[in-house]
Amino acid sequence: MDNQSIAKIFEEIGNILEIQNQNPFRFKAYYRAAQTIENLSQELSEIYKADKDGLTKIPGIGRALADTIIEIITTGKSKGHEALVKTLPDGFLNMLDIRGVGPKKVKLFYTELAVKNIAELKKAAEKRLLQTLPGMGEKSESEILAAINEYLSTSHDRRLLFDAMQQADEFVAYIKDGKTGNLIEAIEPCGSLRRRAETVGDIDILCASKNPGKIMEKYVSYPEIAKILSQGSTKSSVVLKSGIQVDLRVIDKESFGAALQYFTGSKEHNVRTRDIAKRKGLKLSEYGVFDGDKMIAGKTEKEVYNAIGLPFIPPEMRENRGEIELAEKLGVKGEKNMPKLIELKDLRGDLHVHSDWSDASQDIETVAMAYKKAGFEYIAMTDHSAFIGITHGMDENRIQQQWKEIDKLNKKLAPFKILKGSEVDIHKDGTLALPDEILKKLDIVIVAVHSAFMLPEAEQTARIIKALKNPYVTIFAHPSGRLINKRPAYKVDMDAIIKTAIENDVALEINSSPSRMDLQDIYVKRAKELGAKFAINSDSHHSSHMEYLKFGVFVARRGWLEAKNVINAKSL
DNA sequence: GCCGTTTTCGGCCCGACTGTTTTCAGTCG
Ligand SMILES: Nc1nc2c(ncn2[C@H]2C[C@H](O)[C@@H](COP(=O)(O)OP(=O)(O)OP(=O)(O)O)O2)c(=O)[nH]1
Ligand SMILES: [Mg+2]
Ligand SMILES: [Mg+2]
Ligand SMILES: [Zn+2]
Repeated sequence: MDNQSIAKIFEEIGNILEIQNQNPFRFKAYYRAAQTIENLSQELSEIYKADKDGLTKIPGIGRALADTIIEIITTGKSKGHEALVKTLPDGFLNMLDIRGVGPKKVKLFYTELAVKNIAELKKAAEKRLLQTLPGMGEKSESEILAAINEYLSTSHDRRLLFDAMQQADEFVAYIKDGKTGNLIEAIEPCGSLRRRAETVGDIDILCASKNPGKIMEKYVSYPEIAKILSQGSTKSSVVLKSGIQVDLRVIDKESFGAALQYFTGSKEHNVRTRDIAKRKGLKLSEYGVFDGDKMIAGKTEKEVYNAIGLPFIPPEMRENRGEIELAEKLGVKGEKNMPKLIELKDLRGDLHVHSDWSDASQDIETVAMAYKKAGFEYIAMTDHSAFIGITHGMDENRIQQQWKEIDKLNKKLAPFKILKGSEVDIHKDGTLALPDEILKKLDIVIVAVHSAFMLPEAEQTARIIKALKNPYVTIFAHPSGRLINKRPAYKVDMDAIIKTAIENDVALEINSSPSRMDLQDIYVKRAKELGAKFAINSDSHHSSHMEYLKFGVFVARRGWLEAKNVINAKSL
């Protein structure tokens, strides 16, 4: 049983305990564990196998939850979970996904109207039965019906960071435009978008202004709006025609730092920081840090962190994945010892670039000139090796022809350098699509999986490990193979692959393509801890794709990488 | 259910908006 399935079980237990109106701290413990497990970089089964007491060392997992995990690992299920699930009809918990419907309401609908799932809830709303219930009325009933219809007609996928950032930019441009522009003292997208998570659930925008009323007015007349969910004096929420929700918070300039800290999250990070403040006899909210009635910080984020005894923590690290412990250990004075996260300007080259020699549209010179002009020092030309499914894959002859072309261009473009490379397929049996005689003459040998995604975990892992052991391999590209919202990662023992890469001096790629962002942040962080090195590559099939590199840098920062961990942050 | 540089017991983040309410519960951020 993998981590995601175990996390789901804990989430369900939490939901059911909450519906049963149990102790809030008890069901929150299940939610917290689910969240932690979802973001773990090692499989629970492996952690347990390596150390029988390993599970309880995970924060938020104590004796009881560890025993449940062990039961699931060894028997494939949890009796306690199954007993709880049996108390409710199939599909019951899905009702919680309807906006405005929570644990109290599903319980009410079930006990009073025997409503068992979303379809029955819809029927009950259409028959005007909901408004007869205590605490319900016409308005809340029609809101629920509208939310159900929206739920049934739209996708529930989280958005790619790339798409969300574009929509956020468009919205910010709109709100800054015209007369309201002068009323805006600061504006910043927050939430998961500011933390640069690979997908985001909604767009959260923070705005500083002395005139929130005017801002809100302009906000709710944004032409892209499909529905206004709520509109207050400091906070409003809407759904855009594109289906994404936008939350806008308007706050006084004096509180902007505290509000940034709040609205950037993550929620788990906020709970921790607020708890720290509380232990120090202070209170932290989006309005500031307070000592009794006295506001002692709030204008900037740094001020807020320092006021509660912590160094500034970069947004990408705020996931409660160890940054709080590190920050507490270092203290305000230790700020210089926080990781100096890599930045886009640290990148000197791009080690994964395609041309019209294989499946891209531009010739080598055009691509190289574009990189040179953008200030890069080098690229590696890594067209695909010949392989089924790849258009114009390169055989040994064409590779050698390409070298002549590269030599010619290197004379012309010096000191800019084009490295000779290839993106070599890993065959199903772990052998490579090009012979060693060619590989050893290449500057950069990227290997990657482009076929047989469905192999069983052990076989897939062995296949990749065999490839990484080839002495000429330099980079393992897009290590998980997932395409966000399109194709799941193939099944592998990622820890074993990371260790093999380290032993064989192979860099792990952080592929910057917005729908890949692969290796994922959690594994980047784990691999860094184990001592891996990385390459942040665009995998560009057009020179304009060099823009993608910033998404690779986002992933790297979320994995706490510094420039020294990244091979293409070095000059040749 | 978890956890410990105030604690092994008694805490567990803090606030906005809505609808239905005559003072606030529920949901959400
Ligand atoms: N203190 C506190 N802050 C919260 C809570 N829920 C949300 N926030 C803050 C932190 C979040 O990053 C921010 C925006 O909320 P969202 O629900 O949009 O979450 P976020 O953007 O992190 O993730 P998302 O991709 O939207 O699912 O609001 C909470 O329960 N307590
Ligand atoms: Mg959000
Ligand atoms: Mg939000
Ligand atoms: Zn490629």
